[in-house]
Amino acid sequence: MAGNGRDRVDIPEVNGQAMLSAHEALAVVLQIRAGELCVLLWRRALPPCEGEWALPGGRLGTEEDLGASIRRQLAQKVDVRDLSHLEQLETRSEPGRDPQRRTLATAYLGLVPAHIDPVVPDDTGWHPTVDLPAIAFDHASIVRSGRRRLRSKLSYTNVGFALAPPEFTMSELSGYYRAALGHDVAATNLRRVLLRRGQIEETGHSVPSGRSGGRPAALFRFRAREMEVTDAFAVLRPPGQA
Amino acid sequence: MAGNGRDRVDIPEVNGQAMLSAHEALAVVLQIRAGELCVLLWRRALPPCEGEWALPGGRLGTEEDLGASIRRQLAQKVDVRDLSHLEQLETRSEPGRDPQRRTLATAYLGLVPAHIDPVVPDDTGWHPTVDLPAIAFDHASIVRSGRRRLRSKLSYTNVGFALAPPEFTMSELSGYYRAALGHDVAATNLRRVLLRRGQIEETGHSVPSGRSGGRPAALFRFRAREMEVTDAFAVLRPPGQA
DNA sequence: CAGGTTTGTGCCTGCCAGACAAAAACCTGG
DNA sequence: CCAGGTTTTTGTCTGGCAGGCACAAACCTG
Repeated sequence: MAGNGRDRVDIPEVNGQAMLSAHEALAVVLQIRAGELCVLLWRRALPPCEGEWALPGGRLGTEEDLGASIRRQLAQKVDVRDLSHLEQLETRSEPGRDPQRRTLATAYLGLVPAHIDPVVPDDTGWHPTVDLPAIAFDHASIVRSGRRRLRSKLSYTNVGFALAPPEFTMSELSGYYRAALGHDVAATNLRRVLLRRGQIEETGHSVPSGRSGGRPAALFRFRAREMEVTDAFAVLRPPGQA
Repeated sequence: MAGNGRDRVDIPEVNGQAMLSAHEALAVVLQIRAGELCVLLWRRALPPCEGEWALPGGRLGTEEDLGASIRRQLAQKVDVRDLSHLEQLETRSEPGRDPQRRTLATAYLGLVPAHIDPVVPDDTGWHPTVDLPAIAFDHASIVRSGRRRLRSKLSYTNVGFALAPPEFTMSELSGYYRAALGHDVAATNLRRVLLRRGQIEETGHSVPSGRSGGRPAALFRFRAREMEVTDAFAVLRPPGQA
């Protein structure tokens, strides 16, 4: 416990190489498809876990950071331009998580708006997050972690913009929220909440409402296309801001 | 973009070793000291950045995960049993963040309750987060990131337990909140909010209030010593839970 | 016991979100 | 063209929560 200023040499290291480890970037790419929140999975072609479903991603390159790496690797699965949002999730480091070699993985959360249907390779597909197939490594728990992050952020940020197309009716939007949150969301309340928060605004246009008539729906858009935090839920505000 | 099932081999790698990188765990350890939110910094004894202040931490060992690693390394700075909370913050991976070699760093947020004064080595000290000294690498921005995380979580979780001693008066507690949040927090409101949320409860004891008389203050304690999320701010609740 | 100090309680206001009902706007079929 | 059905929009009501403030309670000192 005495500080001799040379603490770093105390760290166990078998040899110079033993301190090095493989590092990969993974992505939980989520999209609302047919009213369900789906995740992009890739069928592994190489061992370990050959043939099993896994999150897209792979080794970090020598001259890129993790964000650039996952964008590059996702480009092999979906058009990167389709990603409306990307944020770091967490880093998994359990020594046994990859049975073959020590591998650290930094997971990202990526979102694709609902109106896009990206071209994906044959070995890649979308799977509803309720009712996931068997998934390799610890990737299933990473998917749940990503879904949890999305669900919380839908409450206190404007991430909704990343799930919705540029213009949408309130019925459509409440459908996206319902799919992502896993429970009903009343369009009328959602409208008032998001309007008051200044997250969405009317475009002025409207569309005839569906098959069986009904009042035409007004079109809305998100005012920002970057994530912003709603302060409405910053309790314990500074005084004078009740 | 065609899926040939062998995507991983596309990843640039100079040679087998180039894909490997050094990985370290860092910790932003925060504590309220003398009414100020302080961070634990360590004066580096080795290059690069010899003699500069930096976050405590170091290389990941071969058989430990990041959480175990940062706990082990913090044991050289503060008694690990003093840590009331520890959570992963984020992973930094910019290629140039360490001028000497490619190093990834996963930062953790650690908290020490206010009543403890851990023994720290000579090369280690507490610094107010307002008015930080010059700090090596990207560690200054990591400190700000940790402080931001603490501030948000004080609003929608019970992390307060990790800043406060086992028993405290409301005046003391509002002092901790004020120091952490950076603005005044009225003890009377804090009391009502935390009581309603069920985060704190009265112990039944009380202490005579300070030097110049005054009504004796009731003692409170946090009901839980693990982090729990307040649902009071889950907007967009499931229906039937207004 | 009077005055000062600190803590605790009660009340008020304002804001926000969920539920519900009524109005508006449109379509289809007779 | 009108009646009935459908969907969206608007408005109202209610309940909960948080911040501000005033007053009461409890204690100390001189």
